[in-house]
Amino acid sequence: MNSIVSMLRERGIQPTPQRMAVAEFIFGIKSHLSADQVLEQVRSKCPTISRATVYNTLNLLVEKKLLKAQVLKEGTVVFDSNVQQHHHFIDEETGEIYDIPWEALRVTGEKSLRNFRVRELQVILRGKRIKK
Amino acid sequence: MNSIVSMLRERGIQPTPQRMAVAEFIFGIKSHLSADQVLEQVRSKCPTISRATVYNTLNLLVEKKLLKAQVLKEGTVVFDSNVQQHHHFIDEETGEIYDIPWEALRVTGEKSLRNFRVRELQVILRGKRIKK
DNA sequence: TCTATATTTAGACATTGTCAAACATTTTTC
DNA sequence: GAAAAATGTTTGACAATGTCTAAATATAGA
Ligand SMILES: [Mn+2]
Ligand SMILES: [Mn+2]
Ligand SMILES: [Zn+2]
Ligand SMILES: [Zn+2]
Repeated sequence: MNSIVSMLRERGIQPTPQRMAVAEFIFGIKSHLSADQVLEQVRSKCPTISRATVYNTLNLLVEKKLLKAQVLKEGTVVFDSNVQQHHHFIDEETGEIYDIPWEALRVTGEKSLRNFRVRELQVILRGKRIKK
Repeated sequence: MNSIVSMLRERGIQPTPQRMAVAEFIFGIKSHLSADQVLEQVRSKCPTISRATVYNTLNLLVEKKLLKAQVLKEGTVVFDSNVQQHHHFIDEETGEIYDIPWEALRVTGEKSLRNFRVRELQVILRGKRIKK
């Protein structure tokens, strides 16, 4: 029935009301939000939740590979519900972060970096998003 | 004579003692240091310099294109005296950041991102550096 | 129910970064 | 050249992000 409950249980996470509020919110959006932005939104559903619980829950979801923490903005980590490999474009005027599908770009040459074992990579692009 | 003095003057930066201490230090190293790491080192030459002045000076050097601020670590910007285009490898165990020459990798496909005007890009690789 | 374990919470703390006001220097006026 | 004004620089105080601890609550198992 509730797929988020089973998603959490499969990873051994007890679905408390606070964790459900955070998970339902973060898995229901596509954007890249900071912990405090998540707190602000979740408080409307669950007004008594504490800052520490939001940080704890987000970090737990990252540890269990249901979320990815991305270092894309100055000053704060953002949490990404897209855990597949992909790239990011950052609008330098607005700070908005856009997902770029993995297949849209091709990176070559990393196999010949003899001194580095590469576990993952991504391209970070910066510029201006063109108004449609 | 003093090449850092003229470097600053060429960009219209008054070479105050505090700015000289920061500039001489940051242009004398290659690594990717945070503002507070710079402060700690510069204090040995110039013990009374304030944290705000170090931040101001580093940000001024970024504005004048003598340094580049890079978002590579959680929690802090790092300052890069290598202002040429290049990529970065981050050792996930040590946190150490390594420069990857621009020519070592090739990225293709960004021209076909029709909704984005790309001003710059870099590849960020994570993994383990192999002990030589 | 009773007990052990797990979770939440508020607040203290550490670190990173910004800002308005104090201070210093340069330029203008007389 | 001295005084005043404008401009430039530095700084301590403050804000924002994130972690930690210990006490209170909630949950699960016997
Ligand atoms: Mn974290
Ligand atoms: Mn900055
Ligand atoms: Zn993403
Ligand atoms: Zn670099």
